Amino acid sequence: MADRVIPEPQRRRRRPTKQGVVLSAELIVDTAIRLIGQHGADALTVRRLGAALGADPSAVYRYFHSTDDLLLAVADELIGRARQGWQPTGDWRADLRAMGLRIHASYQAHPQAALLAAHRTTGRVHETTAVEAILGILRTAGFPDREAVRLYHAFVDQSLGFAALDAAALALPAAAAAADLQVWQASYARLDAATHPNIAATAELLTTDMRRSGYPYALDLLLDAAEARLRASAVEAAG
Amino acid sequence: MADRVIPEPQRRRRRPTKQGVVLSAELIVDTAIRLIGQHGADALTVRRLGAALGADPSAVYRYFHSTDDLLLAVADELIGRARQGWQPTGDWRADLRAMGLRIHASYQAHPQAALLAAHRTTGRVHETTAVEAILGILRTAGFPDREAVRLYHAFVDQSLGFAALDAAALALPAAAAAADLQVWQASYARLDAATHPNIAATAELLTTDMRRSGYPYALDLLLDAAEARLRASAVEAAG
DNA sequence: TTCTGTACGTCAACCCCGTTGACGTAGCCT
DNA sequence: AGGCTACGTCAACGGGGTTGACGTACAGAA
Repeated sequence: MADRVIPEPQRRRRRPTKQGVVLSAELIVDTAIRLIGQHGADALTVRRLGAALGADPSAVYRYFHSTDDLLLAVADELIGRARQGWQPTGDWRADLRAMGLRIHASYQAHPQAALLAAHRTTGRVHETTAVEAILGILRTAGFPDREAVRLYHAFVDQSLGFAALDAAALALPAAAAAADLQVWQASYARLDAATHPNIAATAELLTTDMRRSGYPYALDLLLDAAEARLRASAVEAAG
Repeated sequence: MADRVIPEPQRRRRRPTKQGVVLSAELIVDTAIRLIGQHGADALTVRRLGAALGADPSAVYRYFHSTDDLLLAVADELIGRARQGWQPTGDWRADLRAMGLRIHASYQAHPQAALLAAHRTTGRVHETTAVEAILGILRTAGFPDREAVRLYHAFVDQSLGFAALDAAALALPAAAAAADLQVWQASYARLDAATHPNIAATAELLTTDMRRSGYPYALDLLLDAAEARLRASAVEAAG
């Protein structure tokens, strides 16, 4: 079959559905995010999306090639929301840190969507803009291109990896989440000091620490290491 | 319906299938892992599993409550395989690095299962053993308890986060995976230098670097930062 | 203003999936 | 030898993504 999809900017005819809704790619993405947020990740099916939109399910295929295509659009939208209102300060470390925390926070706001979207490369507007910004921060800071690219890669994947992991915890059904917490308090806190001395010695610290996200600390470690490498390469260049 | 599943140790009757195969939970798990490994992530469906076993698909439900139940069994089996043969050297940094790479590698070998397993806290033998080992490495190295716990948390979540992220990429349907690669080569490589100068300047480095996992580099950064903090706290303690 | 081409919403159908109730046979225990 | 039942099989259900065909109502041309 020929391509059903017409690029958004070229659309001219806006024909309402039987139920009077005027569709658009934007409306479909927003509805998808809302659907996932309200009824969980499993709720995102083309048929349900159609029902939520007030349109025939197959109408979605006039705007997206497949559900995967739609997912990419959702992912890109989340990146875009993370960048809303962000301004660089010129301090590379502060800027990078702020951007990482923003990305993480944006995904935490939509855990179910994050689970599906965090690991995709979209190649769309919001993503490329973010990539350009991060690379700009690193190169302006003085990282050589090779190092800047490696750092960019580590920074982005670490942010998304933690985002997905933390999102998964948030997206768990209440019962399962309680069970997870229970594991730390019941199982780990009661391990025998003879067989598990290190866990026993740190049990209290562990149970409190595991309740929070490890991302901010991990991010600081990454920035620490990056700063050390930047200083080293500066010394080398000077000497 | 009453429970179809009878716990493995209580099984007595072993009735061969039409095709002469004698089923067992173990055989089903092994076949599932083989199926994933040989034919990709999509290959693991109950119907295909039945075909691969030489049995009716529904026979699987005599051994597992659901596909999720089966996948947990698969995940458990993988953890068991992954921990085989590891020995600490006494060099904390080398040990931590080796363990991280091992965890990552074992998940990459079975991406589909990794996706489901990476974010669950099981509290079972293999998991507690690993936690104990990592904490032991850090505390023996000289990290104070509070720092050791934070580092443990960051280390584990970084490993699992990258593992899940990289596994997700491998677990993608072939078409989606190809699309992801395409994005870097087609989309990013052709961005205008005027609007995206930093991407344009590093396009070649980017496309080659994004093909690999960012984990080893990110892990080294984390270890760098940890080592620096350890040295700082030693100096402080001495002075 | 009328005409015309076609964009796009709709419908129906296809094949895949996981899962389950019913059934009968073959294997174990007495 | 006989009976009980575990368990492999079958058929069916509901739901999924996707697509070919169709017609209508909209946009742009005259």
